[in-house]
Amino acid sequence: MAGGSIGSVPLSTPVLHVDLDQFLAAVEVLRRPELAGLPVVVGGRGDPTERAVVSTASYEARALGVRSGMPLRSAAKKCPDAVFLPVDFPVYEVKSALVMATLRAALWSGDPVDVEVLGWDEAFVGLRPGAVAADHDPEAFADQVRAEVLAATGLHCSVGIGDNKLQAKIATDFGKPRGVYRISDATWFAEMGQRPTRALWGVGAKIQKRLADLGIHTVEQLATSDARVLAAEIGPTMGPWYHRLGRGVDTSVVDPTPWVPRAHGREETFQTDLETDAEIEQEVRRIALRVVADIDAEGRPAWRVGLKVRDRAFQTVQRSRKLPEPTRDPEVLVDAAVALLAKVERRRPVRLLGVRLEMVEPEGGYER
DNA sequence: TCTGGGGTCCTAGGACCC
DNA sequence: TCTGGGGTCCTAGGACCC
Repeated sequence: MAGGSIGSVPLSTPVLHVDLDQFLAAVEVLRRPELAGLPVVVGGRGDPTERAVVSTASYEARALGVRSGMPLRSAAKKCPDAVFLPVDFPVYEVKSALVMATLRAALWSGDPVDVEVLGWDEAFVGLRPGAVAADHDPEAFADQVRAEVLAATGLHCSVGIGDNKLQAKIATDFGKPRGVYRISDATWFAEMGQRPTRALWGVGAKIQKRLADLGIHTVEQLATSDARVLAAEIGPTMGPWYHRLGRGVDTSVVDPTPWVPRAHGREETFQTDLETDAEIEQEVRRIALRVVADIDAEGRPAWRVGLKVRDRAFQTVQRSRKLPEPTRDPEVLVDAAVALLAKVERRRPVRLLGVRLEMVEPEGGYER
């Protein structure tokens, strides 16, 4: 366990966080080398006049102000000459799998590693339990990983090194692009102490504001705050967790167990708002059928159905219902989704509909 | 120029039972 | 007549992340 110790012998085993640089845009440039050096924006169906947002912008596009999550229309306004491309899931999945396989095959000073996949384009890499940290130079291994990923996939990545996953995850951003950066227990406060709490992985805009209302603005202030106050104000679980974040403490281990999804859902923002009940019901049926296909691929029945409705004014409500018994029957599931519409009071035309199916636990339960 | 889509986890309140 | 707690299940919503 990172940060632990036996007697006076430190057991801190460094962890790596590997994050591909501008992943989606980089994959597109690999396919079309003539795009290299141009502002490339990947998002939606690649049509900047549609309702959709930026998934990834190349560094050239970022230099012109384009950011992930920005509406494509805004991106086009900032950067009318950018190349807009549709999100091509299957291609990224293949590339991602190749990256992860490369990481899993990497040997750290001759020893195998554990890899915990965090998403398409990032993963933690750590020594297996029992390895002796002193025998394993993390900086050299980080350079090796960057070279091996580049050789196998043509993609560049950045690597963060930490005494735990939290530190490694944050360090990666300091190393971007194409770099390696290390944060340790010893350097945590020098690196992070004066930064806003928002710089922590797990603190978003809302929690930053709530902490600020308590007079806590910086990471150091969070670390030296009264954990009991945080527990009382934010919650018995989350309060102490934020306190640990502030101190750079994270005792979780790199978990190589394959991810098992709890649920599948699909949602869709319509290019034109839906006005009639008949239209809305028809779309719920269509979306629900797709989600049924998703859980069929998973091979587990659903025990809970959820519906999400967002109106023209961006008012969003969610309704859900536990089923009498788990089922994979499309008719039952689709009807259940449609029935939830009755629990939504509709005031305005509908902008988005979403259906979500929560699956029963796999045999043996979730391992993490 | 209005604000995507895929997820996870935590909290809080009401219903219901003892 | 008024007044208890505790525990669990269910649902809605909030917050975060990529």
